[in-house]
Amino acid sequence: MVVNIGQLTEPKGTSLEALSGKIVAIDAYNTLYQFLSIIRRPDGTPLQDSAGRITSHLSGLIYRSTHLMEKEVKQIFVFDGKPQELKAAVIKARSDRRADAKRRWEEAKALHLDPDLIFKYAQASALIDETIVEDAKALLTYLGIPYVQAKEEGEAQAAYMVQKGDAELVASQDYDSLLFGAPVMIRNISAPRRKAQLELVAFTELAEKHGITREELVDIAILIGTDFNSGIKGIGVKRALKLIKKHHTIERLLNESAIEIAQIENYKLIRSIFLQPAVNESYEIAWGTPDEDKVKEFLCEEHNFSEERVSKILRKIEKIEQKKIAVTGSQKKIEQWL
DNA sequence: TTTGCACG
DNA sequence: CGTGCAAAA
Repeated sequence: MVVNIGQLTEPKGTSLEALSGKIVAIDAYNTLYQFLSIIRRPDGTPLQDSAGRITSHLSGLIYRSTHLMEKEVKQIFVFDGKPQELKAAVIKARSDRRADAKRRWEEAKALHLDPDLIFKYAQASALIDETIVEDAKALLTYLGIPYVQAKEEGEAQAAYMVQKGDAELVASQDYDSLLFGAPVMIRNISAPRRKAQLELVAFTELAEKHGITREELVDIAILIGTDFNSGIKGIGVKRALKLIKKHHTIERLLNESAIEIAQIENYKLIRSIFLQPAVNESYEIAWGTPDEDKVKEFLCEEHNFSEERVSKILRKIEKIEQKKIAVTGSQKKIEQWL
């Protein structure tokens, strides 16, 4: 899904250059899922090492992260914690959908159906398991990029970190972080060669455009449907916006209109999940120096990446590090004169 | 300099 | 997805 409030946003085009020096809290699951679903061979098979372990996410992560490092974007990856109990239905539905897609993928392959269709089913069967998360965390550690473990929802944790001033924006393809209170978020954080434009969404712009508060936005989301409820049949963004602008809260909407309370299950609880999310408050963020030997060992020896490719990446990393040293060096010189 | 394509 | 290389413009 996740929450379909994208239509309410007024995204502004931006660039990686504009993010230079900024600290970005990146939705790790969102990112890994993208890599896992997209980085595949033409028949839909993900990239794998000689032991058959999936490496698509490692390829995506190493290239994107070093690219962002080069642009001096400071990354913090935020991983989901334990899911809300209310999310069980969505988790089950996604798991069923994946299983179904996997079956269709095998079928379509055996029948030599349209390659695009085969690829589509393969993509829909992408799954993030524990190994994938652990491998991603290991690579981030070797690259000196910090990550934070969320208590529950990653987007809630990322939003909290921006509110606290530990990061400046949330990066995700989903808009949930706005509901969790992120003041600014970006979408499509990818290399400039891709045509999708980097979008910056500021909560205040959305709020001013529609004349609504965050509380009202959350109620709108609940009417449409979230990961925690299925929403009301026949109500989409437009109607939900109109209804909440008129009645302001779900309570008043229920009193003043014909909508049955039974149709909005658990809305008070869901509201509190968005407005007072459980977060991990005791995280530490520190950027370290990349450990080139570890990166090489992990990617080449453990996961059979080509030495040539990895060496090229390491050379890029070295260049970035040298540039950093040069900058701090000249800063010290300036300090001496002051 | 931009665009398309194959590769991992 | 991000990259390198080749072709096109």
